[in-house]
Amino acid sequence: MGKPPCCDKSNVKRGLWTAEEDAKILAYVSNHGVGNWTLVPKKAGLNRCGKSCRLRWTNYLRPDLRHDSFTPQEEDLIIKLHQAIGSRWSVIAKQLPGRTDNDVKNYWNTKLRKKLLKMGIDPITHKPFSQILFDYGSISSLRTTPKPLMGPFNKTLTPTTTMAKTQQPFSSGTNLGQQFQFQTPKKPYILKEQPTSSSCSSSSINGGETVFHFAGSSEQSNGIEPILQRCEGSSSDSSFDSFVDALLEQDFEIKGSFPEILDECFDY
DNA sequence: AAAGTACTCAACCGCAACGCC
DNA sequence: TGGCGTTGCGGTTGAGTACTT
Repeated sequence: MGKPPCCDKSNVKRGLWTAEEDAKILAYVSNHGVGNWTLVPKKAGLNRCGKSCRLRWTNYLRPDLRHDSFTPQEEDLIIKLHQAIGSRWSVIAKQLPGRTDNDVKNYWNTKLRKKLLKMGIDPITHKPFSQILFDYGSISSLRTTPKPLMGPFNKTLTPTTTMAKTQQPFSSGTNLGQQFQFQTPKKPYILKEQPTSSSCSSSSINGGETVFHFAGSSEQSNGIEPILQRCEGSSSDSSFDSFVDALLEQDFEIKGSFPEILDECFDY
């Protein structure tokens, strides 16, 4: 038997919220606070699923949310954080006051991903496509035995006949983008802890608890150039016996680098 | 002006984690 | 310790809007 639905979908309203429904949620939260969303529809007089109410509150109605467009600084930060930790939108959103994970995710998918593609940068690995192809060529030439590509930093190029609708990574001069899609693990890179030297630009995020440190100058390549130090080099002198070993090592290093943010994210 | 296409983003879905009993 | 309800999260969908032909 499957998991029962969170509510009876046939009896609850779905789709866009009306101003009246918003007002009910706001009134309820201002009177009772946030908690136990499954009871909210009944208590607030809404014919909605509790989950839907929670989503409406967290993504739209919360008073601390910003509804203006993303600033260039926020853009830059999203790109950097995505490069560092991948598509963990909630973690990224926590570094952007007033933004939700949904906001960040949508902005990435509609704007930033395309922006990187236009610049010839793979939005998954944040590497220039030319480098990816070069790396792949190097890896292929090194593979004397038909060993499967494994490990957190490897990329698998899979011949495919169809690219995602908007994925046209090669801006000019090649049609390789139509021949391959890039498949990478969700956590492709390891961040190295940045010494608090002049070579590091400290991105003050959130005015608060957690601050990411980025290496290099923010001026380079419009700030889009991969800036974070990666561990590809550092792991090259230790041969991993297995994918799991590599993940565990990665986990250890990330935890050391960003204990406040990532502490709960890498338990395998 | 109308039709077709592309884009945006709010909302939904399903799964995993969490917390309580 | 396992069951169950709730919450959090990332991926996906689709209605509304903007743009192009």
